[in-house]
Amino acid sequence: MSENEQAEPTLSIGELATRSGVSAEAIRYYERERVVPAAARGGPGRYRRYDEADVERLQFIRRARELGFSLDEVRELLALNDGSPSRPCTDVNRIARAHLAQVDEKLERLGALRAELDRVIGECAGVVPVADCRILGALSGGPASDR
Amino acid sequence: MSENEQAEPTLSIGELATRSGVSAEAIRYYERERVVPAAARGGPGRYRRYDEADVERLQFIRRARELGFSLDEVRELLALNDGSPSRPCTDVNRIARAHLAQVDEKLERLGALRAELDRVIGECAGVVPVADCRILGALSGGPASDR
DNA sequence: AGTACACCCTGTAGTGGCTACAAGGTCAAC
DNA sequence: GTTGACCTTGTAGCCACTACAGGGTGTACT
Repeated sequence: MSENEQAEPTLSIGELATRSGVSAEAIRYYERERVVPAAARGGPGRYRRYDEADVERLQFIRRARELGFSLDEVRELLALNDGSPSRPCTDVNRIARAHLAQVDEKLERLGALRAELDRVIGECAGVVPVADCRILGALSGGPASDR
Repeated sequence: MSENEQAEPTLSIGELATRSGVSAEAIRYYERERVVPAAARGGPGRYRRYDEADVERLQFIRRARELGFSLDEVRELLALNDGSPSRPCTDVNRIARAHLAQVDEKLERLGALRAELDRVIGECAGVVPVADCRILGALSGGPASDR
C-alpha cells in the first residue's frame, strides 16, 4: 500500500480507455460533466495525462454504471470513496439500497408489461385476417373480444 | 357498425388529448414524426380538428406505447391495422413476438444486475468505516475481498 | 365595442449518457 | 519531411417526449 504508488502521470486518454474499459469519448464526457476532475496536461503538447489512480477511478465508474447507478449517484459514491476513510459507510448503503429499490420497481413494471404482452400475443394464432387479429384488437379496444 | 360514424371533425387537440389520454404536445409530436397524418384544419382559425376515429387511433398508440412498442413499431402496427383487413396478421405477430423477445432480454439483464447489486449490498452491514465498506470495495476492485 | 381568459399555434431547448462525426493539431518513427 | 496514429474542441444525433417562450385565436361576458 505504500510502494505501488507510481511516480508520474504517463498514460494517454487512449491508454486509459483501453485499461479502464471506458471509451476516450466517455472519459472526456465525464470530465465535462465533472464526474472526474480535469486531467493534468503534460508533455510538450496539451494532451491529457493520467496515472494508475485514474485507471482505478474509471474502473470504479464503469462497475457502478454496469450496476445501473446514474452519474449523479456515481458522483456521490466517488465523493464518499475519496472522503475520510474512517467515516461509516451509511450513505453508501443508503444510495445503494435506494437504487436497488428503483431497480425492483423497474423489474416489477417490466414484468407486468411482459405478462400483458404475452397474454395479448397468446390470444392470436398469427394466421387469421388482420380484421380478426386479437393483438390489434387489444390495442384498438381493450380486453379481448371488445370489438 | 354503420351508424356510429360521426359527421364532422369537431374535437380540438385539447379535447382529443383528454379523450385519448395522450398529451396535446405528444399528439403534435406524433404528427411531426408522421406517426399520425396531419390533422385537418377547421373553423375560422387554423386550429387542428379531430373526430372519433382520431380518438381511437390515439388510444391505439397509447396502448401500444404502454406495452413498450417503439414509435417505429407503432407506425408499422398502425399501417397493418389500416391496411387491407383480409390479409393475415403474420406481420403483426412477428412485430409483437420480436418485441416480447426484446423485453425478455431486458428483463434478464435487469434481473442479473439486480442479483449482483443485491449480493454486493448484502456483504455490507452499513455501519463499518468507508475504508472497509464492501460495496465500495466491490466497485473499486472486483469480487469481494480483493482489496 | 371592449376585454378577459382559455385555448391554440410554431419553434426551440432540455432530458441521460453517451456515440459519432468534422476539422484540425501533435507526436514519434522512419 | 512525411506518413499515420493519436490527440484536441465543438457540435449533432439518439429516444420519446416535456416544457417553455412568444404570439395568435375563439368565445363569453360586460
